Amino acid sequence: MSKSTSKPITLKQVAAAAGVSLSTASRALSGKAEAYRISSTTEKSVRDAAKKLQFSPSLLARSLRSQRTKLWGIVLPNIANPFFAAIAREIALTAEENAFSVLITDSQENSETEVHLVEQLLARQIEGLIVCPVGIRNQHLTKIAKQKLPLVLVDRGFDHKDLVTVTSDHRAGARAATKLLLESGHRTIGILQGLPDTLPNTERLVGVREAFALQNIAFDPALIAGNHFDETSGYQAAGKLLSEYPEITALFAFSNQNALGALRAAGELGRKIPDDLSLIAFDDHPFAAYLAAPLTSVNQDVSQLGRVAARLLMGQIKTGALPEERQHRIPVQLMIRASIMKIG
Amino acid sequence: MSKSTSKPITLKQVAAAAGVSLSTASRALSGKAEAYRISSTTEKSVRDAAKKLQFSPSLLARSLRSQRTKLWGIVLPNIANPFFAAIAREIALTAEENAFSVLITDSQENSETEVHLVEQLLARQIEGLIVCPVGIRNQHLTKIAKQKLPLVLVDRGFDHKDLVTVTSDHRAGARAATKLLLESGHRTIGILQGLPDTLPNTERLVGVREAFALQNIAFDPALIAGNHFDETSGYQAAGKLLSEYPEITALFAFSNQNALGALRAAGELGRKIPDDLSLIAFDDHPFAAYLAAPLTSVNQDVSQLGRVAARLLMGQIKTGALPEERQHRIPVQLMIRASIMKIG
DNA sequence: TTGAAAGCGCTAACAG
DNA sequence: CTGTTAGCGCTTTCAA
Repeated sequence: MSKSTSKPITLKQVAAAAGVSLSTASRALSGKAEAYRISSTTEKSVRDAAKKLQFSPSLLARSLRSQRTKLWGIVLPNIANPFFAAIAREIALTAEENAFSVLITDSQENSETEVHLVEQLLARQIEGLIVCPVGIRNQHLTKIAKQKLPLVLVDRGFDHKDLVTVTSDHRAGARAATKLLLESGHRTIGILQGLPDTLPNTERLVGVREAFALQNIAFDPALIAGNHFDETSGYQAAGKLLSEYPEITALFAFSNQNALGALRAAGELGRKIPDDLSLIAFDDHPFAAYLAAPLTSVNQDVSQLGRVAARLLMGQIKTGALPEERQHRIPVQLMIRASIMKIG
Repeated sequence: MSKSTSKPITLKQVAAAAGVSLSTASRALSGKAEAYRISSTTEKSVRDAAKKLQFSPSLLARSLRSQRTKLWGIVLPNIANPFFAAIAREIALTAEENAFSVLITDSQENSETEVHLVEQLLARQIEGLIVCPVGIRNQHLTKIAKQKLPLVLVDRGFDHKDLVTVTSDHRAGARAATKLLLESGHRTIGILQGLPDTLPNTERLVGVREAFALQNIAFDPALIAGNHFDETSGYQAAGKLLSEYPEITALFAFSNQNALGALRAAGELGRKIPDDLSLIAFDDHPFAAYLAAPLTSVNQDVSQLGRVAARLLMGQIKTGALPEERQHRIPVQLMIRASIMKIG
């Protein structure tokens, strides 16, 4: 005698059980008893019936009727990347607090997929969208902003006056990191960059140049290598740079994955850190302190990134207007450990 | 002249534009033209109208009507934990391939929150649910299974004949790790356990005992400490064990977070790894190989965990029946590096 | 080959 | 204080 796929209880059944009309039942259960001056007897009987039948209203039907889905959409380049995962978490928690649910999708670092996912999410009538753009295309995003759908961009933004964006202060971070290297006496510094032409990468490059300029030291762009934020790119770029320019004394990796690759390449080339090579990386990591050479790094406040984004989205939904500030910069923090050696 | 929140185009408008009825429009666009023998002229005019108006059907309305939401729900104890994030990713990708969307939620390692989130998801008429249970309560899960809603448990399962579960082979992994320690001459081995009474923890403990029994060596349960899978627990447990039983020569951490804590505690107590203390951990990590003492570990195939779970869910949805096998065990892999020293 | 109409489950305007 | 009715946007009988 196994109970099979019993259809969920509907409001209609609750109303019938309580001996009232559909609308009364609806009102009693959605806290509008007061407003409609429903007798407390009636209200109670409806509530009791609902409890007895284990009624759970169909959010689907409610959404269709009210045109409010209480749904957010998120598009991330890679959910498994701890950086994006941390962002997703803060958003999910903020959503839960506000009785929203979150559709999380993975664009696999692919712009076309991103466009497709955004469409998919729109078809589900989401009330707000947060995307960490891959960074290649952006018309689909400006279009959404134009349609007044609350939208927040995180990490990789665009310079567009109607796009609300929250990113780390990449420029200041890179400037500080480079300054540290320069002050430690390094002059030939290899840059392991990430995905070119994305905002974080571009701004970090700017920061690097600024630091050089500030000290009146010439910067050689030939010392930039790499094309992604992943381990492979770091490995290849470090290998290339270290072979072609053995005079390099320090490496600045634009992500901890890049740093990992650099570590591997340096190991293979027999260069010990920090003795034979200094290393600094963007993105801190719990393990960074326990590495053979505890890694000095620029720490992004990832949780803050997510939290601010979620709040900006919630704000837009509540007020129906864009926030005053469009570009939000979250400060970064230099974590000085032992992977940099003073020279010269 | 800024375009304001223009309401989305409905099928009705498309039908009107194409000069056909609502039903014809619906049929033409949902690939049922053949079945209904709609003239290709009509079909084309509908498609053209839809394209011109940029029509995107409301999945909400479609879901309500068809009673199929194409929605999955996921509940994770902590989205930001790379382990769960990796699982989430595989599920999301599988979902995307099958035109499903995924509602991802975070229970914050809290059973009551988990119960609440599951209810919330059910109210959204999800077609399938994957949960990594906190592990304390389970009635809400057996109830769901009884209602025949496709459900898959990942990582922390329960021994229940109707619950489809996929976990790593914790027992074999712990057995192998312990065996390695024993064969390296260690006899006094401290166990840094995770959350007690969860399936992974319990099974790992069983594996440890089995390894001891196999070699006819007595195991002292007093050498077990810890109460969580996090860094703090590892730190405290390691500190306690190492102080109370200085004769300990090796530590087996039940998670990489626990291992991190152990690393910190060992450092503070002046015990170098591997010279003064051997260490092995459950859960591999990209950085593990680059630690001061490259960490030997038991590697779970997390992607596989997620992928198998997603497939099992998809299978249930398609067939409408539970899979033959209820308990799925994913093999683990021993990554031997340099954190264990041979002694005795 | 196409259209009219019912209805998924809910909310809200209108009517007592 | 409560009920009747319309309708959110779509799919799918039933009818022609």
